[in-house]
Parts: sequence; structure tokens; C-alpha cells
Amino acid sequence: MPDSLINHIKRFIEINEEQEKILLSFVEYKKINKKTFLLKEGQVCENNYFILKGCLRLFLNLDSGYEHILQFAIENWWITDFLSMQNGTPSKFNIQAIENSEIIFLNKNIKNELFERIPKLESYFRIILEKAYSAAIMRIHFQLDYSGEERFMHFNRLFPDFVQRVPQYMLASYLGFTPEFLSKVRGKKH
Amino acid sequence: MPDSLINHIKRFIEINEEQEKILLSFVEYKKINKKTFLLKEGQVCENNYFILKGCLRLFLNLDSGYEHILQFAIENWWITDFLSMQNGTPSKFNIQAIENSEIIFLNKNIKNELFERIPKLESYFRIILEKAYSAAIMRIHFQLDYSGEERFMHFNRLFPDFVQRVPQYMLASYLGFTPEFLSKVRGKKH
DNA sequence: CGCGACGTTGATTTGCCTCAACGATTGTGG
DNA sequence: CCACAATCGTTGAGGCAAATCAACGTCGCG
Repeated sequence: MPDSLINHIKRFIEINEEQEKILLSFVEYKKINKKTFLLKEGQVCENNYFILKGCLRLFLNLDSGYEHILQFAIENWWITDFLSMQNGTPSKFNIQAIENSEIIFLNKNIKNELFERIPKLESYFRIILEKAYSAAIMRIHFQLDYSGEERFMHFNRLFPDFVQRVPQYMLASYLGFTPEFLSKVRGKKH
Repeated sequence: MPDSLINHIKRFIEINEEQEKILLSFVEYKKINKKTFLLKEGQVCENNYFILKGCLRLFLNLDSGYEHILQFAIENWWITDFLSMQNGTPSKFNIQAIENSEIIFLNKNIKNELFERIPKLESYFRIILEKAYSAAIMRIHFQLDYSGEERFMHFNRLFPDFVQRVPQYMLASYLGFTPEFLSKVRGKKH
């Protein structure tokens, strides 16, 4: 079942069967239900999560009572709060399953042991972080330079099936506008 | 002179003198003048840049003729366009010196050779990417959840000296509003 | 069935932009 | 070293994209 993690890693680096076994012996596999929290505001984030199946979100609670989604993660994505994990400080964020999901847990301490056993894995994580970082920069670019309607259109073109998969109010939250506004935008293109 | 690169690396990993020498023999040191471009829109990004002294910005040209700053980099920061570098595609961005600066150039191919010689360096880059990524996520958070005035106040509290260091119109561009608006915000707190 | 979660639609408000005109400061060539 | 231009910052009037607020329709589910 965690084959897809191995496959994902093999897209970026080469590892042998021996190493695959070590890797799999270091991580945990869990099924979780929709709405399960993997991290709650105030806790210290101890794990990296890899999504085998399902969908998670990272969000924060606003004073207003609303919440704002900063990241989604679907199949073959990692999700975590690096800030809390690095510094060992309480997280401002929540990580929660949007669907019933199957997740690989990689504990932060275990991760360091793993790097000693399989140094190449550093390379894998470096590469996907470079990608995640570029994606974040592009997202800032869109946030700054495009209107709400343009952001939605663009997102819809890039991830048409994902748009179907999550409630509209979560999409609106992620894209940085209100659910009402999204509803109006969708209504327009008759 | 490139001591500060070595010092920066030593904040995160241990390296010996031998390795320091290898590292320094792999990189290039250059002084560049204010307004020099290290990357222009349309070029493929070939280097990582480490700032020993000075200040750089990464920005993109908008159709409107304006430009939008996506990143600043000062002493002890790396800057590059990972997207272009990873894929070998033409960059949408420009990297330009805002001040006369001293820069370490690390070519992308050399970087990979370097990783073979000193695998530990993967770890260094992984760690700083984790930090850069968290910072980008926090920036998205501020962009989504705070007003222009709040974003400026917060930035000003975090980096009071940096605010003095760059022209206001660049700050405005980075924070996501117009120079006129920034001027009005500053005027208010009499 | 009835309740809560989600989406829609319209009226009103507002944060910030646009445009324009005008000082202040910097820098560059004569 | 001055003159003049360019760059940068300030201020005000008017406008617009999106938020807010509110009311209502609809669906899924205990």
C-alpha cells in the first residue's frame, strides 16, 4: 500500500530494495477518518505526513471565528508545519483530513535517523522542497497580480478535478476571497 | 571574504577545513554594482546566489508596465529562481542588485558535483529550504489575513532597519499595495 | 422530519487603486 | 558647481473590486 511513497521517491532519486525496506520500517501507516486532526493549534508538530489516499488541509483559525486554508495536500503530497517542527514551538495551524484518508507518518526524529541510514533521502527532500518553495512563490505572485476571478479561473484550469473535490467555501478560503464572491464568479459564466 | 558563507553553513551542519576548501574552490565570488541583473526574464536561471554584502530583489514585469517584487535577499540569504533552474525553462523573473553587492555564485551543475563530494551539504540546503518555505507560507498568511496597513506595521516591526534600506515603492510592491497607499499609511501615525 | 451545513443572490459598504498635480531629493552633463 | 531632468515621495478626488450583512433555497443526514 505505501508503494506510492516508494514510487514517488523513485521519481527523484534511486534507491534499492534494501533501502526501501529500511524506509518502510521507519514510517507508520494509518487510516484516518474525515475531520480527524493530525495537528491542532497549540501543539508542536512532530511529523511529516505523506498522503497515500485522500485529502488534507492546513489552516489557521482567525480571531473573527473564520478560518483560512494555507495548504491543501492530496495523493503524493507531503504536508507539515515546518516552522513548528524546526523550532519545537507550538503551531499556529491545524492539519485536518477533508476526506477519509490513508497517511504515512514520518516522525521528525525518525527522519533524522533515516537520513543517517540513507543519506540520499536528503536529496529527495531537498528537491521536493525546492518544488514546494517555487510553488509558494508562484502562489504569492498570483495573489499579488491577479484578481479574484482570474485566480479562480486559473486554479480551475490547472486542477479541474480538485475543484470538484472540495467544498466551495474551502476553495474560496484558499484562494483568498469569500464564498459569496466565488459563488458570484461561478454564476457569471452562464 | 566568503567567510560568512562558511559561517552560515556551520550554523546548520558541521564541516571540516578540507571540506571548506573544496566548497570555496567550487564557487565564484563577484562584486556587482547596483542595478546589475543576475537574471533577466527569458533567460534560464543557472545559479544560486548567496549575498555576502548588499541587497538583491527578485521581481517580475507586469503587462501594465509596473513590476512586482516577490523576494528580497540581504546578507546571508540565498536567492534564485528554482522553477527555471529545475526545469531548465526560461524564467519569468528578474534578479537585480538594489545596492552594490558582493555575491557568491553557485552554478547548478557545480552544485550537484559538490553534493557528491560533500553529501552533508544536501542537509544544509534542505534545512534552509524548509525555513524559506515556512517563511513563504507565513507571507501568504499575512497576505490573506491582514490589511495593507497591518502588513506594513508588522513588517516594520520585524525589519525596522531593512525598511530604511530600500525605496518605499519597492516595499510597497513587496507588501502588495501601491506606493501612494504606503505613503498615506506612514503619514497617519503622526 | 427537521436541523445544520452549504450555496446563492442582492443591497450596501469599504479598503485600496487610479489618476493627477505637486514638492523634495538625487544625479548627471555642461 | 550649478542647472535641469529624472526619480521618488506626498496629497487629494473619485472610482471600483470585493467584503459584509442579510435573507433565502437546498441538500444530506441523524
